[in-house]
Parts: sequence; structure tokens; C-alpha cells
Amino acid sequence: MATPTKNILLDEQLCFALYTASKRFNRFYADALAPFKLTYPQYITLLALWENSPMTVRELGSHVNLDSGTLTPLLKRMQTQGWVERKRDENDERQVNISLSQKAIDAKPEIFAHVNSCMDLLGMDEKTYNETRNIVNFASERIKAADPKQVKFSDDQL
Amino acid sequence: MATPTKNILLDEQLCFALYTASKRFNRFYADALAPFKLTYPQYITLLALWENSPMTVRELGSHVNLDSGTLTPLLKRMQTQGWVERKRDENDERQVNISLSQKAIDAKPEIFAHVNSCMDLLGMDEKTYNETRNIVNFASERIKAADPKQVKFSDDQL
DNA sequence: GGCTAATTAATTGCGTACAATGTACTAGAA
DNA sequence: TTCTAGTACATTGTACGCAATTAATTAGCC
Repeated sequence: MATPTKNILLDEQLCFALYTASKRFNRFYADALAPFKLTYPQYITLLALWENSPMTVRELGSHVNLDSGTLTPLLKRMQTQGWVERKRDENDERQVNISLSQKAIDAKPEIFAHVNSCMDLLGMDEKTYNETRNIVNFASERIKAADPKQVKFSDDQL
Repeated sequence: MATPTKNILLDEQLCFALYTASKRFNRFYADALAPFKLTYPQYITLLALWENSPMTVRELGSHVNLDSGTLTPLLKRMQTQGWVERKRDENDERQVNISLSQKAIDAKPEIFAHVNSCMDLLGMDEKTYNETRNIVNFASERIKAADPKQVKFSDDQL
């Protein structure tokens, strides 16, 4: 006889926990970043650029795990709002270099200070925060490595 | 003097870890659910309905943490594909009752079995899986409780 | 009953996500 | 040099996610 189908409850799912937590953080940052009119993906784009600017769209995408289909319109909006500049590379015209605007450079301390103030609301000490992140990253690596396409559909018959 | 602005590195952020893990799980499930032509939000909608059907759009939304702006088009697509039925309540015509189709009831064991097979790929034992979920949920509750809107923008001057 | 406030979905508009495709460009082989 | 891959970005199409608005209905109050 087939293995009895284990029931799957929504609230017991790790994926649902991550999905929900990610959405909540998204809303949290939407509020925290509202004074600067930045969205969360725009904020992480700035974080990446503050660490290293300029970068090509490709380099940027590898840091924030987004492809050009997402980044191109996002960066155009950020350009319109004066956060970044987009310049096609003179040597290799396939590439577009993304650099921080003066506004973004100037706003960095202010944004950091405000975001840090908001983070204090979480009431998580540094140890808990770091442990949580490490555990999430551990699971994340496992998910990344797994490839469901290799699971034969007939496996349900086991 | 002002508190020195602590630097914020992308890879050290809990939010980024959750954001990335959530996207990876999304892709994981996109592959795992491909044989059934279901997306991840559609799958959690089915999970909720398998636990309790029918439900109104509002009840369903409170289980999966989505509002009608997301659910209405999602449910219409699921109706088109034969997973659910949508019927306006006869007593209170403001409400729409969502119920499982026979197809969804019949497919449950098959979907559970296949998803469980895919989950085995993660190579996480039950203890690790549950601990990870509990830690994520703990952080999630903290995020939910925090309200950045109450942080005065002048806090950066501290 | 008739008026008003609250409730519930649906709609609209904007911003991601990402697969698939298109286009411009570069570089290496014949 | 011409052909051919390969690379990098842009575009298109589909599907969320959610705030804000609208529309329909119900319920409370006089």
C-alpha cells in the first residue's frame, strides 16, 4: 500500500512562515522608508550600491538576486527620482553602468539612522538577530540547492 | 556628537535573508507545482480550503494574509482552471463563498504526495525544520508588532 | 419605515518578480 | 573580413501584493 499521505497544514509550513515574514518585513520597510519615498527593493539596491558603485546591471542583479526584467524598470524609476544615474558603457555598449547620485550619497547617513531607529522597535538583541539570520540563510541554501524538477511525478505512488 | 552611523551591509540583514529565502521557496514551489499548473499563492489557497471549505473571501484572506485585491483575480484564475467555485451568498449578497471543486478534492493526495517528495530534497530532518519554522515565526511576530510610523524622523539626530 | 454607518467584494493603479523573447553589440573562428 | 556564438540589456506577458477607491448590501437608530 502507498505511504499514507501526511497531511499538510498551512501553519506548519516553513515556506508559509518565510512567505509571511517576508511580506511583513516588506510592509515594515514600506513604513520605515516612506519618508524617503523608497520601496524595499529600491532600498536594497541602494544598499548594494553604497557598498560598491558603480556597477553594471548584471553585477547589481547578482547582488540583489533580481534579473533585468525587474531591475530595468526599477532603476528607471530610481533614476527619475534622482537616486541613481544610468550610463551606457563607452567601451562595451552592451553594458549599462549604474552609479549613485549625489543625493543618494548625501542621504545615506540619514537613511541609515532612521532605519536603525526603526529596527530598534523589533526588540531583538544582536545575538538573536544574527542567529535568526544565520538559520534562515542555512535553510535558504538548502532550498537553493534543491531541484524539484528532478523529482519524478510518479513518486506519489511510493 | 551624534551616534556614529552603524554601517548596514546587505548580507548581514535579516530582512534580506528572509526576502531571498522567500523568493527561493517561491521558485522551488513553482517547479514542484508545475505538474499541476499551480502557483505558490494558489497552492496555499488550496491548503487553506482543504482545511476548511467553503470560506468567504474575507475568511480565506485572513488565513493566507492576502486582501481582496490579490485574492479576487487569483480566485478567478483558479475558477477558470477548475480548482474552486465562487458563489455569492444568498443571505448576504456582499459575501462570496469559495469552495473546492471536485477536481481539487480528488487531486489532494496526489499533490500532497508530490510536494512531500520534493520537500525530501531539502534534506532537513523534522527537528531542524520545525525549529527553523518556529524561529522564523518568532521573528515574524516581532516584525508584525513593530510600527515604524511611530518613529519620529528626527530620531536620526540622537 | 427612512436615514446613516459599517461591512464586504470588486476595481484600479502602481510596483515588483520572472520566464521568454528580441535587439544590439562583442569577440573569436575560418 | 565575414560568420557565428555568446553576452548584456530591454521588452513583453503573466501573476502577485497592496493601498485606495467604489459599489452593493446590511444593520443600527430614531
